[in-house]
Amino acid sequence: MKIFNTMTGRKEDFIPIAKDKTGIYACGVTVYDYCHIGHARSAVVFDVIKRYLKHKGLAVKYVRNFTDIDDKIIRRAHEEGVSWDAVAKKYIDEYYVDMDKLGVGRADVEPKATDHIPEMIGVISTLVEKGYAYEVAEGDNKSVYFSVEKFPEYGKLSKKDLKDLLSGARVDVDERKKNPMDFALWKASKEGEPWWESPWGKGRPGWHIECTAMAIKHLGESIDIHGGGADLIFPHHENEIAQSEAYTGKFFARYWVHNGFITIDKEKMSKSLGNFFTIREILEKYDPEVIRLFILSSHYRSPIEFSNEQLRDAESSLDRYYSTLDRIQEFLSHSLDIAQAKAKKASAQTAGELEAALDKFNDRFEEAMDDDFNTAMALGNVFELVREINRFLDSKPCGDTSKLLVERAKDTLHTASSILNLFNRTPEQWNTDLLTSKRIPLTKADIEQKIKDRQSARQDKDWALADSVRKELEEKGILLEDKKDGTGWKVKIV
RNA sequence: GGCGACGUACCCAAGUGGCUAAGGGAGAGGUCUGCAAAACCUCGAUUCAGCGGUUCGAAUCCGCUCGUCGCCUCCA
Repeated sequence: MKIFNTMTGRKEDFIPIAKDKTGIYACGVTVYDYCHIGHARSAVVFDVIKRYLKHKGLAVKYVRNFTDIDDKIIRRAHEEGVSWDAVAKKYIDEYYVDMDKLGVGRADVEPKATDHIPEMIGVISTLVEKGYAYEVAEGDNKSVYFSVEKFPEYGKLSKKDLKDLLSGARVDVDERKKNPMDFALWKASKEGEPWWESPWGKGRPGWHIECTAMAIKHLGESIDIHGGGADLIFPHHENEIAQSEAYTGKFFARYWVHNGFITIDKEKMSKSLGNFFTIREILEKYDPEVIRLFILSSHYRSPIEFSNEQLRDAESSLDRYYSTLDRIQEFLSHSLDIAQAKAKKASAQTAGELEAALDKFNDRFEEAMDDDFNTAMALGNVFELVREINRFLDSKPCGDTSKLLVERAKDTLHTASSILNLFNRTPEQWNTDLLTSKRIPLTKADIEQKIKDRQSARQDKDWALADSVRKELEEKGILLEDKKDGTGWKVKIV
């Protein structure tokens, strides 16, 4: 299995530190607002990575943190007139609401920064003792900064040179720092801010130190995979490396994995540009699975352009998948009727082709996923198999051998689905859920009643009446499908 | 200014040295159907931003040009 490592800029063979098990640390979110689709991408990508590694037989310990103390949280609390921890709690709860819908599983450990203050203080104290960090008095309290010049490898992840950073620096020169690139490990408390007791008086942790303390506590001093959005490469991950490796004297993470951005009109979606969509805004119009498929339809490192067209494409793909699943179920649930069995045998050719496709599928799926988690390719394979299955079902198959073959196809799809955590509903659920997400003013019972009405019209050969029912439903977004033993319905994808 | 990424059909998107350049959506034609829908079949890039070079062979490697974007400040 190969993973692209930001540190080396290359795909590398994945070899975990310990045999048969692996640890992943992914930087989560700062909880001061609702999550946008960019947060969703990161969460979904690492969710799939975790699931795939488990599928490969590794015991995975996945750690994803919440940053629950930070300037933005404090500011938000002031704006809303509530306590900072109430803000954090609220948005952690909202995070779960969104992510649960998107099929993002819980991490094995979900540490919060404020639960690890003693650990952070421990790391910072050691860094001061070792001479990597220095204290600066601010009133009665002190701040602590990391001295980047003491860590010669500073810049190795983001490929930056300290000299270049300084010449191009847009940061305000801070008199208290020895070097403008030095960053805060511990911030002296200001009036009205939350604080904790420390060897430096009252204060609170800097942003980067929490990940060092929590990753080391929960995964050890050297970990296999550390990841997050590409915007964390600098300075966040660079700083984590500096402080962690200075602290332990060992390498911090073997593979650095970063997901690409979501763009709007080719521009990075970001809070400051205001060009972002929250997950729940999108969920007003689309089923959550649409978002998940949209994300996984591109390689995780590529930028994805966000648009309604893209979401509609993903929706159509899902509908295609569930339609096939429906055909599979229908085929399997019908007992074989003798007349049909006598009629003609399933084309041996299509059966052979489906069998061949199934034989190849698992290997091809894993090959794609083994190649730096290429979910776009893996999904391409899924839809190729879907077409093969449809072809086979079109050939009017019958007999136990056919059933076994279709059973096998169903199982094969199911295995792939569970790794991606997609396509897990029944076609019925998919369609009833679409009634809600598409805001169709009909219930399942309404539709079934209409189908009955139309059925009696059809029995009377009153085609005009039957067609008017079809038309009426279609105008509301419901398509009817006549099959040999009844009429089914589905939500029209426009 | 420094560093980096990307440019594949109408749209999205795989493919990074060699079998017919995956897959999805849209489109055209056909099969099926009371009419439909779904599904399937056929068609659709002699070509991978442009120009040079390396090679028996390149979308894939190298160079240049053009274009787009990102990081260098909080950011998934």
